[in-house]
Amino acid sequence: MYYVAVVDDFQLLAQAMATLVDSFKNFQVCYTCNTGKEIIEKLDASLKHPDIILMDVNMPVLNGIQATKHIKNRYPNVKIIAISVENKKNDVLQMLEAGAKSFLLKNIEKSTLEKALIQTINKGYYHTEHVSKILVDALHNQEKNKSILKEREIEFLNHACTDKTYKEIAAKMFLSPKTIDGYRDALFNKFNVRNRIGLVLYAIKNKLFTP
Amino acid sequence: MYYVAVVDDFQLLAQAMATLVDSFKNFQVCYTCNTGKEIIEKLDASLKHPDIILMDVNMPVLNGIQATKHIKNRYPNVKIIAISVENKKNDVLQMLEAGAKSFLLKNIEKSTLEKALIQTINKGYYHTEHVSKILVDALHNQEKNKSILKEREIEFLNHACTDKTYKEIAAKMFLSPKTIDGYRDALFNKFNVRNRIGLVLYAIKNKLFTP
DNA sequence: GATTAAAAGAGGAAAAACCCTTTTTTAGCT
DNA sequence: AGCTAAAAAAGGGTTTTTCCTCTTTTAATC
Repeated sequence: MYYVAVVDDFQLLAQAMATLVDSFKNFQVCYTCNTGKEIIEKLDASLKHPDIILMDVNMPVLNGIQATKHIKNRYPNVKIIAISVENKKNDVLQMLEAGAKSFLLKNIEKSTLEKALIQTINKGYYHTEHVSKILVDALHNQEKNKSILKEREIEFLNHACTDKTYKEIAAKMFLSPKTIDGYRDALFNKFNVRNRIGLVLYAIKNKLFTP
Repeated sequence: MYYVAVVDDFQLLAQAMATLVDSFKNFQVCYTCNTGKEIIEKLDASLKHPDIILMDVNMPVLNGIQATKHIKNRYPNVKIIAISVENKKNDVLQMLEAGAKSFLLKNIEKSTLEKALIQTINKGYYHTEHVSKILVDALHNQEKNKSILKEREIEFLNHACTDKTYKEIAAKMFLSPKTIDGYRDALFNKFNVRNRIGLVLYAIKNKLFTP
């Protein structure tokens, strides 16, 4: 019997997933949490750990990426399956880099979830075609170091994909407009675009931002 | 006892909602579907219809908006509660215009869902503050008649959705940059946006341009 | 041919965006 | 404490965008 923990801020979904996992042969849910902070506290508090954690990527307080890094660092044997609503390229890459073994989209079917659990136990990973494609793309662009953006760059990018002026973005991010200039130039460089329209279109095309 | 149908492409969530609804006094789920097409087929096939349909907005095959229009047309007595992950202004408006009685965000709590069901039966609608605000805004902008674009405006819009400068667009369209200024201002006005980023995002959201 | 509405274009000014280089601040490390 | 790299900020100049108002051109109509 393998033990599974479910971490998702969307309570209804966390419970639904837990029920589903319990219905699988050889798998049982030991607990569910609603934030990254919570799962870390749970792990720290007990000696027995789950074999697999089903971890949502987008959560308040401590998100899936940060939580995964932390857990992988302290409990390397616990396998983590990342779950996300949106298939944003950056989320996938960051999550896998943080140490997640598998990446699932949230609108999975029952059988897919079971397959992912079994294969994560046996082979150590489970990837859908879509995730594989992202990985290949990322490798291809590796030398340009385009793929992985820093926390603050992502934050800026999301602001840039609105009608805000740079001055307004600076205020939102509590930074000087001159610093924003820097972020913009860095992304122009990484994405090889020449103005903000190009930036926005690149972000949308590469699923870094969803309108 | 009121009967409820749940329509959501995300099977797990559909089931979870169904379980939740079944736990409410006076409410019972008659069936769940995974696409708009499916619910319509179900309705057409039987003589007894649910009192309320919990309808996801974003679904493949036939989305919530299209399905709602269709159902409202053929079965005007069936009340529809729209459910969406994102609170996009356009989704809200289109869904309500299509005939949905209520609009909920997906990360609702148990009690909110029950309240929405009860109030939809009794008062005929249920709106959160957020949705009300969107409605008021929309009414305010109604007279501006944004809808119909001219040939040349569409052509300009497509150029505007690239990284070209206005000067370059002018050259492509064999017009003076000053004329381009005019097209831009006209669209800013029609779409009620304040800069080119807003224009591009509006175009993409409203499927006037596909990246 | 005169009338009229729409399309095209002009002038000018202020704001925002872009593009360099250079300096200061912050944070991690031995 | 001192070193170092990254992040933040500044300086300063050019270009582009935005926002007015106003004029000319075009094309269709009576």
